[in-house]
Amino acid sequence: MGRSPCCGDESGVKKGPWTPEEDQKLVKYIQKHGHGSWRALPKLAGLNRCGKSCRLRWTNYLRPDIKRGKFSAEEEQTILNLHAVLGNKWSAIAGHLPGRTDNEIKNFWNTHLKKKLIQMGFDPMTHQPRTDIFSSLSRLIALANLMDGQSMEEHAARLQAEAAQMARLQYLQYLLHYQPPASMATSSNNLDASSFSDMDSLSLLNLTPTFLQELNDITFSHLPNLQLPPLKKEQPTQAPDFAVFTQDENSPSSPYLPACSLPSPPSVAAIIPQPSPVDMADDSSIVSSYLGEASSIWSDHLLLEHPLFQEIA
DNA sequence: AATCAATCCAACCGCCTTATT
DNA sequence: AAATAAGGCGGTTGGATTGAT
Repeated sequence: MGRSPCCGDESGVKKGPWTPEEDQKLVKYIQKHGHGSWRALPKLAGLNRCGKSCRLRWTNYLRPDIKRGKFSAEEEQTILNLHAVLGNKWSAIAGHLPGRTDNEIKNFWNTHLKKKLIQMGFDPMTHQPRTDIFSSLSRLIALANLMDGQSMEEHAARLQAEAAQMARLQYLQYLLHYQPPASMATSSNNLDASSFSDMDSLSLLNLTPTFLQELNDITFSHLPNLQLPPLKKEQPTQAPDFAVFTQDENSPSSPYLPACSLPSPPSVAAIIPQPSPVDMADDSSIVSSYLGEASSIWSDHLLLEHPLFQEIA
């Protein structure tokens, strides 16, 4: 038994662009009564539309908290990086961009960012370097002037590995902070995939035993005496402060910018500072803040400015 | 100025998930 | 547990706008 279509075959229900009068009716009604049941709303508001159409018009266009206008460099950066982790989960991405709708982000992705990545030789879905001949050629041209004897394939592969690792680290930071594994709450010195509460999110990270081991090392070996008070569990209504994905004003607006003479980034473990005893006794967020610091340092390696970007963009 | 092509984006469609009975 | 209703999501479309010739 399939359910009946919401409004598809209802005769006489208006479709297509909304008129200012219809907008006014909808806004007035919702401001006064709230939307309540979307299905019932059109009749009550005196609109010859289906509920779904009203909901869409409200959430994507009429809602008062919608931010209009061009996407900022920071927003673009956030979308790029979240897409690398979440894929086409537009509503999830929109959750990190206050005032932006999933529809708007989706449109922006399809009309701008996707093309930009393709132009730079990256597959927009996997965020991996494209292997087809034409994109390889464009990447070859784009990178030709940047290589100081370094193999281009090595360079691209390393950048990709860094970007992927960054994204995972970033998301782990988020998970640790808001959906911490039970083993952390009990201070037992073992983190494994099964101890995380959000397995779906975790599976997105494609965690390898090596990476988990590394995480374990960071979390416990470096902080052997860390006592973890209960971590806060509530999900933030605002996007978590993703230190990795921020950038200064002068940074280019792509995380995949090739940079010449780039030193190899240090391993995660190597850039985790040794905590002072005071720090250790202090704060339950120490683990995630260390991860954040690691992320920030790493991001410096990825977000280097280069004139090439201007040409590609 | 006219025509065509490319781009943008609001809106729709169909499917999936969740809530309710 | 199953059926149904409603909301939500992602993919796609098509009309409007802009740019190129």
